[in-house]
Order: sequence, then C-alpha cells, then structure tokens
Amino acid sequence: MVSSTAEFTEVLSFFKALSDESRLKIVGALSSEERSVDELAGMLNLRAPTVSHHLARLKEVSLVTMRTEGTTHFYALNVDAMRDLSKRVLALKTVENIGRVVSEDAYEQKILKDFLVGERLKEIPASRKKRDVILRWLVNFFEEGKEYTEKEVSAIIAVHHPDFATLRRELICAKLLDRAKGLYWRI
Amino acid sequence: MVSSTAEFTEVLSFFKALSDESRLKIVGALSSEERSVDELAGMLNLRAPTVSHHLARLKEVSLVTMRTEGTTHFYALNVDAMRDLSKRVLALKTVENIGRVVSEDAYEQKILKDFLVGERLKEIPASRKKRDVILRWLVNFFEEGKEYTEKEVSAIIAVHHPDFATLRRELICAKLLDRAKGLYWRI
DNA sequence: CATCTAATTAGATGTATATCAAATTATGGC
DNA sequence: GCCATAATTTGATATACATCTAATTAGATG
Repeated sequence: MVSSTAEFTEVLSFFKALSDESRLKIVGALSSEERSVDELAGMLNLRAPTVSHHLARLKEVSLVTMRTEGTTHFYALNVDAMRDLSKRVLALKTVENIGRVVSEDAYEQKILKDFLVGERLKEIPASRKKRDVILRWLVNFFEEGKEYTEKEVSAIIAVHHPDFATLRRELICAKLLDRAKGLYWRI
Repeated sequence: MVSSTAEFTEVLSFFKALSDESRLKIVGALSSEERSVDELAGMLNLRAPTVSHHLARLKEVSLVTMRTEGTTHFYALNVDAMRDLSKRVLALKTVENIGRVVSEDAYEQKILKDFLVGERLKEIPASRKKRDVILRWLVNFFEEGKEYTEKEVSAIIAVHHPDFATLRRELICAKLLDRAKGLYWRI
C-alpha cells in the first residue's frame, strides 16, 4: 500500500515527463527501435545537449533505458514500464486517490475561520455550501438523543448569532435537526 | 482517419493539461463530485482567479464540464472524455503514430535541404507533397496579421525564386495566403 | 600520447505559465 | 436601483524549464 501523496507525485511526474513536445517525440521515435543521442538530435532538429537533457528526464521516471557501445549511448523505450505506468496512472481508482490528497477538510476549516470570531458567528453565509458548513458546526452544540423546547433551541443558537429564528429554520431545512409537537432533536 | 500530427497534438495537450500539480489536484477533487470555483480554491488554498484559469485549461481539452446555478459555477469531471482519452493514450498504436510525426518532421527537413541553397529555392518541386513543404517554409517570410500589396508579395517571393507568379498563386491555392481587393495576408 | 568523436555537465538566456491583486461582469436579494 | 457575492478577465510578477553554447569527460584510433 503506497501512501496517497506518494502515488500523487508519481502520477504527476509521469505527466510532466510526457508533457513536452520534444520528449513526446523522443518516445515516439524510440517506439520502433533504440537510437543514439546524436541520431535523435538529427531527427528532432535539436542540439545533442538538449536531447541528453530530455533523455535524462525520461530515465528518471524509468521510461527509457540506456546501453553503452563505445562512446555511443543507445536509448530504448522501456515498454514494460511504459505500459505499467500508463495503466496505473490512468486507472480511475488512481484519480480518486488523488482526490484524497486534497482534503475537503481544508475548505471547511477556511469557512469556519472566515465566519467565526471565537464561537460567535460574524454573519450567516449567503451561499448554500458555506452555510451548510456553518450549520454542521452549529448543530454540534446540541446533544445527540436529547429533546429541546423551541425556547431552548433559540437560546443555544443565540449564543452564536442574534438571528436564531433564521438559523433554527435552516437547521431543520438542512435536515440536521428534526421537530415534532414543539420539540426539537438532532438527527 | 485522423492525421498523425493531429493525434500528436491531442495527446500532447492531454499530458500538458494534467502535468500541473494544481490541475491534477482539481481533477482528483472532482472525481467524487462536482464543485464550485470557490470551493476548489478553498480546498487547494489558491485564489479564485487561479482556479478559474486552471478550469479553463481543463475545459479546453474537455476534461471538465460546467454547470451554472445562480452566480455559482459548478465544475464536474467529464468521466467519459477522461476514459476515452486515457484509453487512446494507452494504446500502443498511438505511440507508434507519434513516431510517424517525428519522421514526417525529418522528412520535411530533408526536402528543405534538398531544394534550398541558403534561402534560395533551386527549383519548384513538381510533386504536391514536396511543394507543400516548400510553401509552408515560404509563407514564414510573411508576418502574421500584416497586409501586403501584390507588388510586395511578389518582391518577397522573388528573393527566393524568380517565378514569383507561380508561387504566389500556389500560396493562395494552398490556403496559406488569402487575398481581397488587391491585398494579401497570411491565414 | 595526441586527437577525434559522442555524450554529458555547466552556465546563460528566453519563453511559457502559475499565481496573485485589481478591475470587470453577472446574478440574486433587498 | 443598489449592494453583496461568484466568477472571470486583465495585467503584473516570478518561477520553471527548454534550449543553446562552451567546457568537460570518456572512449576509440592513429
């Protein structure tokens, strides 16, 4: 089991390696046969150091291998690595794992930081998404399994914001609180 | 039948689109559900314009779609396009096609070498294929967005070959130059 | 050993682009 | 119609890196 972030950097390196015109051409040129640096430079109309640089980058991610013959270096496409990497990188599961790297938590933290001063709500967010974050925070001030009168609910909310009526209604609407016969409870 | 070079640029764009840390994270974040620009900005700890920019790039290559709700724009991963592109990129045939792009390039180099002495054209190639290579080289002596009189066009061509009339007509025919009311410009 | 060639490394330069702040556009609520 | 919010556009800046030349390394050859 590889960590999500390790997988992320691997996938990113793969894309970076192939996201350059010259490198992609090199990979194409090597798909049929191994070639020397000089030969590739001729085909791509680039100087040798440039090609050398690109080959080094491709080698870093194991996409090519090198074989020395005298002073000549023959590079070949690592077909197995190519197939393995692309298969793994392009798998849907991988994309989902990347999602894990980006924590939703970060977003919620930011909202709370933006709208709270201590435990006091500066204002009620206008956007539904942000309001939901605040409401999920707010509902934590109610014990699970306990029933409250409307007066108690309002009092608890009022600690955090004067407009308890709106917030009480929103909590119901967001299905975080439920109500029957004048009594409220957490869902 | 798609041309090799068209396929090449498509594959390259795909890799370029995913070769940035932020964009890769965005794709990951969208793998589970659609999200607003603001939300993504919060999750990635970036400003909204930056995220907007990245989403535009992802949209260019059809990797995401957008849905408007009030002033909020919800972006979603285009799973079909993602799978489609991945499958194609994965195919071995694609890599081989890329190889063909390189040879085409090399081919063009050879033509130019064969028909040019310095910047002077030895003769106008008889075969269409070779003539096209020469014409694409020739049109580079015209600035993009600038308009030329017929006299100017002829003068520029004459620097490279005496038969400017034929070449001027060929440039129009190859849709490399366009003309109206006696003025010429690059397409 | 001197020299030639192939490749790499080092250093310089230019271009592409990721990012942000400020300005602008678009929409919804009052 | 005015204000607030979300998004985009614009313009500026800064960083990454593709490419080149020059210098260096390493093997082959006379």
